[in-house]
Amino acid sequence: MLTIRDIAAKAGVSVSTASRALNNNPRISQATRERIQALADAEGYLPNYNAKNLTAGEANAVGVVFPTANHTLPENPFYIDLLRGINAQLVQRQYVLSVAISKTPEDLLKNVKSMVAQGKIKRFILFYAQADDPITNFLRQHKLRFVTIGHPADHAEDFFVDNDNLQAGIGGATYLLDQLAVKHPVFVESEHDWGYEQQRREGYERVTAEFNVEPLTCKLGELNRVRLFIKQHPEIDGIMATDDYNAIEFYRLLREQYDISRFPVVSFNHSLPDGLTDADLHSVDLFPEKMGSATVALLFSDREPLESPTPGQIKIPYEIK
Amino acid sequence: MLTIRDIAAKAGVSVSTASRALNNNPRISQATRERIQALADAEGYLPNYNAKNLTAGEANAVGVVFPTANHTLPENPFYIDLLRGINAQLVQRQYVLSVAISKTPEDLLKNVKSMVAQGKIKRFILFYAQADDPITNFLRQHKLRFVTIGHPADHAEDFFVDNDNLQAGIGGATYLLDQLAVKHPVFVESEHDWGYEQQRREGYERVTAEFNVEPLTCKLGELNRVRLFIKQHPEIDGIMATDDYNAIEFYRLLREQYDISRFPVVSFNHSLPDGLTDADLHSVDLFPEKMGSATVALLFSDREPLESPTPGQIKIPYEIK
DNA sequence: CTGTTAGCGCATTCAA
DNA sequence: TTGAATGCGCTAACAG
Repeated sequence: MLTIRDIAAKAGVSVSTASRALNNNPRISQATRERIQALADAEGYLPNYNAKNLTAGEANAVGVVFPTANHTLPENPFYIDLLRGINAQLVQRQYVLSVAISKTPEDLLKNVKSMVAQGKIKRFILFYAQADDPITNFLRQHKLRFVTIGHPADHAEDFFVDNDNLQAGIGGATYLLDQLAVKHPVFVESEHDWGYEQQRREGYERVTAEFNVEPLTCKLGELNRVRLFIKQHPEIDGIMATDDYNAIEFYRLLREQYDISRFPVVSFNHSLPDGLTDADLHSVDLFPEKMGSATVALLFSDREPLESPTPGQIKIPYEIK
Repeated sequence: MLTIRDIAAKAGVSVSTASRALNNNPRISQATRERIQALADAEGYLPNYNAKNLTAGEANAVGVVFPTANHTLPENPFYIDLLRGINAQLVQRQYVLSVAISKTPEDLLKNVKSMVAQGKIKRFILFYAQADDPITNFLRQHKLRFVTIGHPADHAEDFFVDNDNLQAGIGGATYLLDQLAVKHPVFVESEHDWGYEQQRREGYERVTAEFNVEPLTCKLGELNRVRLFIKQHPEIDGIMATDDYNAIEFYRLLREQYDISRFPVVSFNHSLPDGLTDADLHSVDLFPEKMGSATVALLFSDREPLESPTPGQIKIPYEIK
């Protein structure tokens, strides 16, 4: 294995000079810096992270924390895209993506603690934002840097990246009413009252007010209740759902009672293959990969100043497809 | 931070003795070993991975390689469960899970190379099995240990973990014909000819032969072709599909032409929430978490002998729910 | 601007 | 069985 000593020897300089050159330390002449970098490049020298981390007292790794099983389901496809966006940025910074994922909160906390204590990981990304969370409590307490995906429920000072769900709700509803010419759109949400659902609903309600149409919301759950709801609202001629699953489920129940075709639906976060429904499915794309990139930008904003207007948070725009 | 020197000092022994005690080195007395371990435990000592890795010349990390975007879609939910199973095992071994995920094969290879060269990672898990793959070529060439999820297309000597897709196909088909009393089951697969689909189909065909029913296969794809297929086969009274997506899509097309209810369907890998279809959906559970665990067992089988009958491969059983 | 020296935390050689 | 000394690869303090 090629070490920095080898490079120093071949360049005829001391090890510390080589180190300085390779790390762009200002205390070195432009000439030798370039000469040594070129040499290292030519020889294919690559630094040993473990050694670097040992001296730095900090690992070149970011811990990505997945939620425990209970609230994972609807988000799965999103996670993979997030990982892509995150890793693309980490690679550029010579960082590595380490995952913490466990079934119970206790195990998860252990996992994170070990990353901190043994692995010297000092930066984390959380794939959830939950009030009164042991992980975030731990990270805050140890003054470690972290960014959550989604708006933190408590602790307004936490850094986070989120979709601009209100705007996306407005955009989706406008598209439904304007482009798709729907007169009686129903807003369909899960039974979980997720924060993003509330924000998208708020957007929907603002638009219906503006268009002078009656807002109508259906929370999924017990099937017969939903069926009754549908029976009572035969006027419905379009759906805005908080995600593809909810869209498809509601549409299916609608089809039970009415024989419709090419029914306009706007949903978020296109996460399912086409072919699962014959609805006219449009989607508000929330750019999970961009979210991932933005997360990393925020995570390193102590080193690389950010041009975000609101320090500590980034909102990702949307696009309708 | 508490180091091994601190422990040695408090125990009144030298650093090397402390090191040996903590690593269960045989060259130490049972008594001092236990005494020092108890002390370290009480003091809350935790070793610094970077230092350990530096001396060991190898990182306590396993690289998990995701496929590039083109063949990711149908597997997403599966990946998360795999990660859970893998990480549970890694934590036990004091290992960390590092992810390589990129959009292009070139970037992915760079990612992996950096893990090897700079990160000193020597063990990998691949979330795919593909013939003529640059990543596996690289790993083989450098004699690094890796296990693939899924049967390797070439290189029969590679280690892998897979579902017992043939048996699962037999089990699913038997369930459909026997328990669900279906007389004319259709086998539905994607247009991709994945290896696991072929194996499940083989299972299906064996069972139909045994039950003396005509095997019937439909490959999804162009909608009107599938519609025609359905029209030509009004006898179909049950579906066996290679995954939930295919099951729901085919069932939807079937519903276009026939007004049926409580239609029996057997699928694999239950990956979608209920409520997306009104079919009577049964699922062959393939235990992705167990797969993850088994992968790690195989990855470390050089250190921890395995009781698997077939060295280098593990097949995960199934269960119908 | 560059070189010498020391040290990060740990495992391991060599002596005792 | 234990201890002292050395080195893993790299960075940084201190000299020059």
